[in-house]
Amino acid sequence: MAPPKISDWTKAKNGTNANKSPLKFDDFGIYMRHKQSKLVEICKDKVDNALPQIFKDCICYINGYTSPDPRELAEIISSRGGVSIQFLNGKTAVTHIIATQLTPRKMEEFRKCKVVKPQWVVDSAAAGKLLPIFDYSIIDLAGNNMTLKLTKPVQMKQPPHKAGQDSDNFILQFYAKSRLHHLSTWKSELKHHFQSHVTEYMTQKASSSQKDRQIIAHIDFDCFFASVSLLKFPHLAQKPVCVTNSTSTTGNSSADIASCNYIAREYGITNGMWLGKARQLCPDLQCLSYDFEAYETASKALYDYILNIGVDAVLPVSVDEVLVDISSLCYARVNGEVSLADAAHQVAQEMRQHIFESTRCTISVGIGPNVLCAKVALRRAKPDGYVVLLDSASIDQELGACSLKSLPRIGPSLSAKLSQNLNAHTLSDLRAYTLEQLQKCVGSRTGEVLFKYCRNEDDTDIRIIPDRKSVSADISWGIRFNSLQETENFMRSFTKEISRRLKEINMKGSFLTVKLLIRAKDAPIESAKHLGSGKCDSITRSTPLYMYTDEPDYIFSYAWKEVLAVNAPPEELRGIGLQITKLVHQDYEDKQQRLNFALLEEKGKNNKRKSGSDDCDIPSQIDLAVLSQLPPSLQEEIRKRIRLGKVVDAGHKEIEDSPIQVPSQIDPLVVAQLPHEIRKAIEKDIATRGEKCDVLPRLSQVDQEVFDALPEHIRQEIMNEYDREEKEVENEKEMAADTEINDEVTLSQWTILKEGLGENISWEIFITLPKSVQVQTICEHHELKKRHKAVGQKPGMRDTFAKLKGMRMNEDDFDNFLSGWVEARKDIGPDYETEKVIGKYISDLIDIEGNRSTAINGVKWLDILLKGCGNQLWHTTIKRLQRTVIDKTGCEVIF
DNA sequence: TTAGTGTGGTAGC
DNA sequence: GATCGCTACCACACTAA
Repeated sequence: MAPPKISDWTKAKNGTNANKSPLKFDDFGIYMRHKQSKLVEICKDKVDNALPQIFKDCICYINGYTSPDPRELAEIISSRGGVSIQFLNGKTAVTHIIATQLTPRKMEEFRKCKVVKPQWVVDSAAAGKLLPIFDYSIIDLAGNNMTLKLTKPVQMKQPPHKAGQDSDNFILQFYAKSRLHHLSTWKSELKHHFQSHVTEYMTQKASSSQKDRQIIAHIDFDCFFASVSLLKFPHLAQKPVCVTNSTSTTGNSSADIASCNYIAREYGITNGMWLGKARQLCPDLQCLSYDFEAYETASKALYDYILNIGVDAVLPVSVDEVLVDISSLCYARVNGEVSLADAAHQVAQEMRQHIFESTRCTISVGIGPNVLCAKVALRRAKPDGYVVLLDSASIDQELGACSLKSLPRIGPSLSAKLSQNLNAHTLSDLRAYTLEQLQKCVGSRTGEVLFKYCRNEDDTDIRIIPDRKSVSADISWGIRFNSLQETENFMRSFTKEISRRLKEINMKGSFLTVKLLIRAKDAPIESAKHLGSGKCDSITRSTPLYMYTDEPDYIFSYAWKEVLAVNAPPEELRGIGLQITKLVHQDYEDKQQRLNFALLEEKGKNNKRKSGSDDCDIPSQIDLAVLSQLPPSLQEEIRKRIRLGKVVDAGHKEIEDSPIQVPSQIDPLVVAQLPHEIRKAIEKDIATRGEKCDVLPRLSQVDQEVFDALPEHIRQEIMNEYDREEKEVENEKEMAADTEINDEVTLSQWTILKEGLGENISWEIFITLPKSVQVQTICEHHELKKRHKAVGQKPGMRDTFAKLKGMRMNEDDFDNFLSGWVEARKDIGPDYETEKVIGKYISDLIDIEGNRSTAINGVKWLDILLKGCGNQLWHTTIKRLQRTVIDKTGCEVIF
């Protein structure tokens, strides 16, 4: 970018000038623009052509107190062709900022500008040319500032105050400034980065890493954020300093302190403390902004170094903290004169020295035979030191004296429990207890860990970095919604965010957990922290997604359903979290693409699957692209069937342990609608697994009612597919399939059967019944179905109708009822009697049961069912029902 | 027992 | 002006069958 030219600037300003209008009393912005353009005019008047025009390309902003004073400086600048301004409006492109000193805040603000001392102006004028600014700069130019072009940093668009207003922007801004978000994502990224590295490394070094002679170093920057942020303000190094988001200079701020230097800590200030409280403890506290880029640079320096010295394993703990196996490094130095401890000392010193040289920040190092000891040693080493704990006597002593709170995995809750129940405060206190006693107090796993801690043992293996198991996003700041619509908007943006994160790491997930923070009954409406969550009740709900996905809309549909199901008033929401689990890599998913419901056709009914045998795994997903092209009703049908079929996660280890595989089948309609080539590919795929499988189902397996509901062109396509195949299958005992069981009951048949019987029989049980009983059951079902058809109702409709009147339905029942109603009367139109009952039911759901979601979803479902229906009566009915919901909920924009 | 689900705790600055 | 209270993972309690 070329530096701004004064001519451009004056042009722009003149443009503004041309629009000069009478000022309103309070229009400060316009006032400033007038004032500035006026200044330019004055500057032009002051040009002295007898003087060299050395400042002709300069726009200088004179900040605060200067010597010579601003007026005099302005005089020097303007007489030599430059422009000096005394106000910044955020849009002006200044080339130089003239200042004697800057507050930390301004320093940060002007980080990317040329900030020079007034003497530069004076000296340049005297020299008759612009002097290099190096000797006059008041910002450390050793960094990369010089490479950056100048202009005042563009003012960020102010983020919306709250999440409900402009969700996309809010989420973006929120995460850009959240330190905890950065910490977490850095950690994940580093882990991911080192995962591959470690694997590679470990195969090379397999022999050198015997656990019994392991030496672990725990390395950590001292007050990382504060140290790094301070690099740009060396004059503050001896003052109490903290890093915070807050821009307030006084008052009782509720901004968190991310990090503070050791001088500030002497006042009792700690990380996470609110700025207001910290100021009470130390009124002289200096605040610095976050500098995430600089943190990354320092972090990279640390990790680069670690990788280059030949360590045996690396486990990132955080952006500034790492566990390394330095066994080989140490043992290589041991000889007649150098003991193992000596070697460890040398390594620690070298590390500290090198990192300080490359980052100008200090690190501390703790060294021990395992992670526990290294951590304890590190705690002793801080700040700016190192401790080696390798002989058992000193380990015993150090560990014994350790407060429980300072040990890994023991936080406030656990230490309180140990203190209250066992009166234990240090590890030596804990040594008095048996394994059973500890387990009884804190649970079996934690009890075992503590028991080992007492004996200086720690199983943590830093060579193992497991695969990512979940991807989540949480926001519990700024969440203030005024309506369900705002909540929905936010959820849409939020699912986009989680989808983005999945895509970023090339993964898809098949299980969703939604977490809602709802203001606790006894919490005030407004939390003590500005826009914070305050005290909340947390509610989590989870649901399978029935396929591996990273699609925002698809995830949204399930997430939103869960949110509605919680039925919390939008105004009471204080936090929202989404988590996707059961992940697979996209690469894996690609191989398994397309077709997919768990089509694990079990050959022997009671055959347990051989543990660990993959050869009969058939992918359990369906391509979203295919699914999304189907009519909504069919999509829903498919999802319901998958739900019934209990999709088995083919990529997941659990499958190996699962004792019973739920038998299910490819949904015939879905298969039939797949493009020919894909179906062929699937057939081939299945064939290579040694299974006999007709991918195109027998026509008899196709649910005729669903088929009839399909649009004409899709039906035609399906029929073409059948034509293309051998036609004998088509005619093979169509009727027989209805009355007898040839092989096994398919899931499609089962779905209908179950619905017809209206009973709670599980597939697993049914399949174990003697064949004769199965046949009898199915025959009974068909009888039942015929009778119901005679009265023009779907099986189960009467019962459901009775339930509807008696308010005893769940959401699925209600949806099924609506489906049945539509199916029975799609062409002739709705009967008013039923509409009345439904209207009453909806009203009562909302009024009496407070269950908005079932009511809303029901009407939405009805709308979906009748998409494309030509009968106007139905649409009037939908409108009436929608109006009922709107009136009852008070939300105008639900539909 | 076992599996599934919801909740809570911990770590980093 | 405010303010950006995240994220991954583990362990445990509870429930249903």
